[in-house]
Amino acid sequence: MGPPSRSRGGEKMISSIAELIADRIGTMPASERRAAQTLIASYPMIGLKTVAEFSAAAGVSSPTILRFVARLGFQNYPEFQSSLQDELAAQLQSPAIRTLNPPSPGGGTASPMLEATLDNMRETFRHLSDKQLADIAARLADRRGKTFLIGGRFTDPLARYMAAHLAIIQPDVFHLAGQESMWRDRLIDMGKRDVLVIFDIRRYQDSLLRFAEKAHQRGVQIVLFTDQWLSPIARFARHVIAGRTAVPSAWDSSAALFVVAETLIGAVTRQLEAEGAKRIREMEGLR
Amino acid sequence: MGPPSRSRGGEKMISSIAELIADRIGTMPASERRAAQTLIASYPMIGLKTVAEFSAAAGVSSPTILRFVARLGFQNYPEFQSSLQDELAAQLQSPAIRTLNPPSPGGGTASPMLEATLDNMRETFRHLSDKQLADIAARLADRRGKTFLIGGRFTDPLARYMAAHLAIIQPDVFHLAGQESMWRDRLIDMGKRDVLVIFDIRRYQDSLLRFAEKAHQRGVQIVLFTDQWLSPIARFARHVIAGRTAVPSAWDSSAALFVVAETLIGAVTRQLEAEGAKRIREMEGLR
DNA sequence: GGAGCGCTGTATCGTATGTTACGTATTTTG
DNA sequence: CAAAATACGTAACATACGATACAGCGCTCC
Repeated sequence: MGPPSRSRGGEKMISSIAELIADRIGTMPASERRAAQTLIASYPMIGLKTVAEFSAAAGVSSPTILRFVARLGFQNYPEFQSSLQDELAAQLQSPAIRTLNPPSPGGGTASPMLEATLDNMRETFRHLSDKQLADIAARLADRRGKTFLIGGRFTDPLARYMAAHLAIIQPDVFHLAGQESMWRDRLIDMGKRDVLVIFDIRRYQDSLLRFAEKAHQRGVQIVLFTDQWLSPIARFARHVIAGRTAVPSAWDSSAALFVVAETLIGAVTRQLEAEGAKRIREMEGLR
Repeated sequence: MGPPSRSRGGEKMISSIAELIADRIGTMPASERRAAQTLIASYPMIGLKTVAEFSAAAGVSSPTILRFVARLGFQNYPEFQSSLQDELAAQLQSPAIRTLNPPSPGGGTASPMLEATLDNMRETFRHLSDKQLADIAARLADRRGKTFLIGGRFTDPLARYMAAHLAIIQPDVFHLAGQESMWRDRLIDMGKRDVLVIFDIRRYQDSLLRFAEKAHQRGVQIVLFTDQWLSPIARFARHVIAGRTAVPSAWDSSAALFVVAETLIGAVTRQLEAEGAKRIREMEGLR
């Protein structure tokens, strides 16, 4: 149906392919969604390469990539690439109104660490559509299922942080801690209506991958927080959040993912306002 | 003759294909120069299209385009295109000319949550001098004493996050978890040379205050991460980091404190470079 | 002014790339 | 639970693309 002709009269205003994808990613089959996520993660560069490279990066076959671009409304792959190029050209020409973030006025501290972190956040959110966030929030707010959270060596605190908040506004929120063998046993509690939130940035942990695969096989919906190179778990994830992690430090930064987590916490809370408020009041009463 | 390998030792520093062209355009024949000029005119978009389109735009033949890219030192046309793409990708990542997601029409931003968070960070760092950060980092890097970390209900994950990193680059780093009675017993291990890092934002927890007071009495140096209203623990703290927490959400944001923590982790790591690097290598070896 | 050299375009070739058809696996529906 | 529909990948296919050989032309230098 919808051709890529943008900005039609009564329709939604779509001004970039990224938005187009965000708009239709919900209607896509699993493999095409992986293609979409891969493209968004390193937008738009992967789309400028060959179909073979694109498909390899996404871990799907070439025809899937072609079906993906077809679903976006393009007649063929070259037409899709041209569109991406036009978009890029427009971006490069734009006057680059960079009034934001004053370049350290009055000889400010100019901490490169802070600057990099701020950029990471903007970049992370640039690749993250409001719709995608809303979808994930809706999923997390769905009270018919349970919510499990787990993280890797350095990211497990993020899982804890998120769990600490979510557990207050709704029941059935569990943070998976401790040994790998401990999580395993929890698998038996997980089913199709449940959500598993995984934090995994490189160096990606095999234990998490194994766990994610098993959960996926049980039909659990996986929400993955990872870095821009995408943990292999992305293969099993229903939703992928790719945060930027590069900072001038010996370590990678999880700050962008942290902010996304906070944003989601806020969105879920708003969604559960009615029940949530009551719950919170009750809890306060129990102090 | 010069290959496209950039930034060679004794040679001129060439960091982009545009510079490479400017450098060699003088040695080119007429037709190739037209190709060069055409590319520069709409840099780099034309170079991403096919040879045929490029040649048509420049008004020369296809072989001339190929000779042109060959003269720049590329083996073939695809290699030339890849180089352009890499350059573009780097430009898009760098904070140079980034157009934000939707150009925030009418000042209304897409994600007020993100904007508030970014503001919090700038504001937090504005009130935080480099010297203060350096002092704290030096204290944490001092290997004569032990480091303990603890947090409140929502901030304990931050303590964990920091502990996870610090524990790798130096020994004697302990995260205090579990019940209050558990920490108590650790007090006996703490002395004047030790550091206690506490995370406490409102609503401030009495248990933490009591613990901080006792530690203070034993001469422990306290580093306090709190919000702008300052936890009562500030009274006993040697160093206080006041992060902004206000966001349009039902919850307060700990993101600014998180970034300060990451900054400190980076600073401590740099300080312990020598020992740290060795430790990290050893640990990698133990895998 | 003639011979040699370099620059450029035309025409042809091989191949990498996008495309399509089809069979299997998976999910959905009655 | 059966049957239909959808999704996905393998493999064969056609084309369009980059690469190359070659001939014509202009220019320079004896």
